Amino acid sequence: MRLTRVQVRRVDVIKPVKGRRTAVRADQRKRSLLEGGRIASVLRHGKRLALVAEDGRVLEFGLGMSGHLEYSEGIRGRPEQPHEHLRWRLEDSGGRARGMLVWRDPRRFGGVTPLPSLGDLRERQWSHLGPDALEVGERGFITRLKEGNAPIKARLLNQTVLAGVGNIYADEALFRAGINPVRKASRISSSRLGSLHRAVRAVLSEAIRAGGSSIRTFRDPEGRMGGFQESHAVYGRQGERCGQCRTLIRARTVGGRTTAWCPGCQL
DNA sequence: TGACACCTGGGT
DNA sequence: ACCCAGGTGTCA
Repeated sequence: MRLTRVQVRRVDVIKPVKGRRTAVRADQRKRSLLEGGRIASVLRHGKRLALVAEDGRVLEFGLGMSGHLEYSEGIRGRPEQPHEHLRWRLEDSGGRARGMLVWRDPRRFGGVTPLPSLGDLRERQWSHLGPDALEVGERGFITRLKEGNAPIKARLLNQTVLAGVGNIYADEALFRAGINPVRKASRISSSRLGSLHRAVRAVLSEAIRAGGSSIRTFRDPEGRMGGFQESHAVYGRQGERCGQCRTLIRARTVGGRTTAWCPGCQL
């Protein structure tokens, strides 16, 4: 399958490589968006994706909060929906249409960055990211979180410490591990941070299995919303009683983000 | 280290 | 009609 006929609906979703000021030149744009290329592999690290073409070109996707790729099969065009910023046609080797690939991002907090090679992706674009939250071992997790003296919640959200945990899952993991979000990470015992490591992995994999938490408007290609929000124990439940101890769930700002926790369960 | 900007649509 | 959430880059 080959990516062809890229349509750019909004140029400003194309972002420059980290550290640079200007995005690709207009005359290079379509080529940089992998036009004419075949996908050799798909990578993910934390909240970022990358498509690697057979010829080495790379296209990186920062998902932000609503960015996603939609793939649709079929030779007929795809009805255009709101906020489709980039569209590719997929062709088989005979040049026949086989479907569409679409970058859609209603909130536009995400972005797409073309890179000349995998080396540039790893050394420039992703070099500042911590290890992926689902891949880091317990040792590495504990060591990295303990550095500095920020609240544990802020450490979890910091993508240079650990890549892939966002606000919802940070709150849910801290609840499961019984850790108060404002506690200094450096002062939490390694065994409790070990519980947090297991909680992060459990929360993320359960959420993935359930199809995500979904911002209220998100629907998958079949029109379903993610099912994980029904399992939120604390996130968005401030003012309700904790399902475990009946204490009132509270909320405040930690690390610049709304944070919900149960004062009864999280010490 | 933190506040602010970016953007949209759902909730009020 | 207004407020707010989310992730991350930028500035003080």
